[in-house]
Amino acid sequence: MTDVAQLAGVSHQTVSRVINKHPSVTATTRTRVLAAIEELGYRRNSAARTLVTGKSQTLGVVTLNSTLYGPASTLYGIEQAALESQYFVTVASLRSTDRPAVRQAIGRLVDQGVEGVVVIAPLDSLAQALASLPTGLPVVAVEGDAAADIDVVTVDQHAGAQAATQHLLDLGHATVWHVTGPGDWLEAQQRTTGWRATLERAGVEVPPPLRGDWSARSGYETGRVLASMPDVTAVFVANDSMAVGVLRAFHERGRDVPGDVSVVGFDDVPEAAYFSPPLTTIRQDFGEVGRRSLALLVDQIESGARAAERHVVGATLIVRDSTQKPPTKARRQ
Amino acid sequence: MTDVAQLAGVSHQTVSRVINKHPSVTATTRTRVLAAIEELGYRRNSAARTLVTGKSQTLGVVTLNSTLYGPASTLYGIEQAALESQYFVTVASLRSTDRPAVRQAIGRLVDQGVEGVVVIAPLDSLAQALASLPTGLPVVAVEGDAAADIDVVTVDQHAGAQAATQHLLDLGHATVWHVTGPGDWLEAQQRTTGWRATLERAGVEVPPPLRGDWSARSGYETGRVLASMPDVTAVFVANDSMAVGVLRAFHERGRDVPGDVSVVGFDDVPEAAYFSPPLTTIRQDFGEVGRRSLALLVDQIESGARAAERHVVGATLIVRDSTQKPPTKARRQ
DNA sequence: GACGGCTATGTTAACGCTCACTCGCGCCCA
DNA sequence: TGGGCGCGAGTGAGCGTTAACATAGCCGTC
Repeated sequence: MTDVAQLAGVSHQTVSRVINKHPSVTATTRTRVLAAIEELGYRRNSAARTLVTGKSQTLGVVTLNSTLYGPASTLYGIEQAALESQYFVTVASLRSTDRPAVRQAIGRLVDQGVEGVVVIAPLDSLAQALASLPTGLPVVAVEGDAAADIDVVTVDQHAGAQAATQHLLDLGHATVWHVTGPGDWLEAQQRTTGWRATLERAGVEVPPPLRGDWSARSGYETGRVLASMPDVTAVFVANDSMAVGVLRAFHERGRDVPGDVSVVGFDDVPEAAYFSPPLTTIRQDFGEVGRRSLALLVDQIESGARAAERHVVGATLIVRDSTQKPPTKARRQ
Repeated sequence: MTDVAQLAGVSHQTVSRVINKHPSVTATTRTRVLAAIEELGYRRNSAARTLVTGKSQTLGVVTLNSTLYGPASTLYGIEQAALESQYFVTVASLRSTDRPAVRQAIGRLVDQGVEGVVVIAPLDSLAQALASLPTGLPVVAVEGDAAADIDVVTVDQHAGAQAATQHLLDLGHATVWHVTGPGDWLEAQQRTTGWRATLERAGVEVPPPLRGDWSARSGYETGRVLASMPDVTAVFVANDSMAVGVLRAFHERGRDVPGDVSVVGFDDVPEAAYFSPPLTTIRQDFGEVGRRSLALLVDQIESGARAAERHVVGATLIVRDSTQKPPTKARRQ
């Protein structure tokens, strides 16, 4: 920077003013400085800038497993939005899901100087961990629990599960079975409660939910159990990956979907429309989740205060071929 | 830090020594300093540290679309490895795929102070862009072109494609059709050349490849074309997502897989074992790709020199139910 | 024509940390 | 017993930038 100043014949402060687009610089000096910058290939040192301003222009994202469709898509949405807002994004994956792990991950990010953190915290344990976070650090939780005084952006899992279940009931199914996600995932819990509430409101028997772990394998295993039960005509599976496994299990057992059994998934992964059969599912707008999270975080950073609001992004039922009326022999069984 | 020094009754330099685990500190003073740090909740300012050391402990990852299975998994692998190597990872997604976009993304990362960059650059255009990068910046390309003097970590696409094609030939298929990925993706190109080379070496007719874009939709569309051609008995699809679409198209047209047509995918996504039918595919170890990339990058940073080596990670054929001998009527047609 | 106020630029002092020295003390060996 | 050596600890400088203040020149106004 001193070199640039010398070459342009001005003081380093004038160079700084040019870089920061300060208005009080003559057009001629500005061009002179810019030319010098260009000639020397000068790039401002962000560490020094951060040191003196206290602003790192960096946000942190804590995520559990960025390989899953949901977190990956959310991360992508956040990153896209951050780019527009002139922020950098540094990611910190969690090794384990307990409280100290989250604190440590956030601690790492804070040490590195992030101005705020988005925590993709779909586990109830993580939601609790957020409650005990140092105040003053801007934080937004994605799919977290609203208990803490923290901004939360979440998809309307309950409504999604309800739409899925109601869709099956409306088709005439006596009841709807359910394959859940891992018990400590909030999304899994909410989808399950949405499913249960819908059944109860319809005055229909609530079958015991079968537990999966989001993987296609677990869907397959629970699907085999369901396939062996002849009175199962409708299944709401808590995500599309498990639904793949469920479809497979039914197919192997010769139970036709949707002829014998209807299946609804959750997520609407890009492949869902091409499963066999094309999967009726609930679409989540992860890009919107990412954008909203980032907008909230930037608001917090700029205003210095947490709003502690809950922002809900809608979930939409996408009807495809995996659902239809129950087989006649099964109706009003 | 001054406060900590005061509280512990030492100089700021001694505090610095404690933090950096310098050996020349008495156990008693160390504990005193640590107690003071604890009491004041002191955290070292990384910007100041970066300013004076010139090391930011941060690496950049440039990626095209972190939603796709491959890039997402690679990113995850890199992040996991970075955690162990005590580095932070900041990501920069590309908006477009042209040269200036890459330069800009890398420029952003450099401005922010990254010590090195991993570019997940599966496009030939990006590979070229890397060639014109400022030397001195440690760079590793994932799935890039080895033309530039840059370290490259890549999956053995050619061998994978060959294994897939040969597997189908070995089963007795007269030839193997191919659904490729986008023409500007190196992986797509390499899989296509691997496929073609295998057919040619076998002295078998090489059908025109059909172009997809990695999406299940495009697989479905090309699948419909293939399904209408009765002499197609074997298809090598360049990724699993498209394979889903292809399977769907065959199913709709009543062409049984694997009875009438065998299909091989590429990637081995976690769901592949549960498609209908379970998909024979080529497994890529993206975690290994991420780890290797990071190790190479760290080496460059520490040694200060590019090795310009090409590291190839293997690809493994996973045989499942989507492939079998061709229907008898089709053999030696 | 003097003075207030505005504009363009320069000067100085941090920001929080590490590095290169310096210093004092105890210990070993000649 | 003295000189040197090594170890624990302190002092001062400087990393590159911006903020705050200082300065000089210019314009307009009464």
